[in-house]
Amino acid sequence: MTIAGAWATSGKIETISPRARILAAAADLFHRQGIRAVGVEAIAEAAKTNKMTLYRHFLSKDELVAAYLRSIADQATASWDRLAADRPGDPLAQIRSWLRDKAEALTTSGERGCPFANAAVEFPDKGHPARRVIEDYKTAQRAHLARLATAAKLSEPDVLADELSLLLEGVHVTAQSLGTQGLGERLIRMGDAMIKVHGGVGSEARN
Amino acid sequence: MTIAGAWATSGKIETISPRARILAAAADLFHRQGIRAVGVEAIAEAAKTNKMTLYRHFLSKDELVAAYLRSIADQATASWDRLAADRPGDPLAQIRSWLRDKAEALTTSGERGCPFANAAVEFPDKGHPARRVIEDYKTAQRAHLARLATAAKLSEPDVLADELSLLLEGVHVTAQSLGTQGLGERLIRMGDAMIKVHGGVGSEARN
DNA sequence: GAGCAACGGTACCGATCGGTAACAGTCGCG
DNA sequence: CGCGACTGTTACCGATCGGTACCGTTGCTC
Repeated sequence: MTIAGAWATSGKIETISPRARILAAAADLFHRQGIRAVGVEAIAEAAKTNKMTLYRHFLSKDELVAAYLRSIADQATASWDRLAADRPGDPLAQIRSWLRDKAEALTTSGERGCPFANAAVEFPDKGHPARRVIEDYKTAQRAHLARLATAAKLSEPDVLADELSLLLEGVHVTAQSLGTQGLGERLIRMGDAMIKVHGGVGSEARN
Repeated sequence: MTIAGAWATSGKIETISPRARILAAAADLFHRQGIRAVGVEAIAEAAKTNKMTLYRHFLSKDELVAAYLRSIADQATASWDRLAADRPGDPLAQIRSWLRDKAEALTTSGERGCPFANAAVEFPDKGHPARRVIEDYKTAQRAHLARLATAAKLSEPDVLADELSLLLEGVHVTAQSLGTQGLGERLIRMGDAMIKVHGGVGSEARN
């Protein structure tokens, strides 16, 4: 069987670059099974390629891990942009929308929490290349939240950003040990309450 | 050099059972470096014994992991008891004391978060022996918090228990990515605020 | 159609993983 | 004393880890 045959069985016509396939396969396996639990061989196989090609695109497994987290960070940035486009000039609505997106993602992501926090657990060494990506992402998310809170003229925007971040992290890690039952609703209720305390009354009957 | 010589260098006189030494060494290494990152050989060496003795006390590494978590759960239970003995008949004070203990432990535990949550990240498989210990612990902690909240006549004790649990988890995971700066104070302030919302006015100038 | 960069396949490397067999002490206890 | 339970040491097992050398094939470009 030739290449055409292989793609026929997979049902995909357009050619996806090996690098993208590897990154996608790594994202899936890392997230579901944990990073250290997944070998590079398994990743290459899931990406319908082999180890050699993987190492032609990534210097090492550690660098692959960093690239995996970077790609998720990019998606998160795009998600913020989409939120801003959907509710232009309404930072408060963007925060509340973000909360609801996170609540919805809880159940769909298979109770495996935040990829960055999980990676931080598996790689405590500050010298690991993934570390920088993790810290940058967490810092950026908190900063974006604070920026929106400031734009929404909420009180103590930095504190609110911290509070919402802590809440989300807590929800993520709890989902991994006790499941997601009722967690989405709790996230929204607590988040809305925090926003309210900081002066964001908000349109309650929205979304 | 004989056994006496070895103990002389370690500075310890009383004999600690190999099992206890292994458990202590495993706790230290697992917590600091992550579970999957630590091999059984390293644990045996840190416990001043060898792999054979380790496997005479634990059926497998997986069981050792479960035993490690169980021993921490026992310490937590003892900690609750101590809290109850310190503030008998005052459940609200016990909750607030617990909060402060957790805040203090943040900085002393080396920014490595909650052992149970970390283990859940590394072992997503529901069939792993550690899983049961993790879920039992998290459930027990939440239940104890709810029991104290009920005894303190706070409103919606279950909700408060959830909120405090989420907050603590969030603080733990945040400590691992962004450090513990100001996290203890934030934990106490947010926790106290949550308690207050549920009717626990509390003696503000305490501890 | 020639040249060339990228990809796939296989076989391999040393190291380390979790786990075990066999044997030599060493201890307390009757 | 002698026995049995526990501990320590060494050497080893098959499997898998991350990573690489080598070669054949493919497809795009000029």
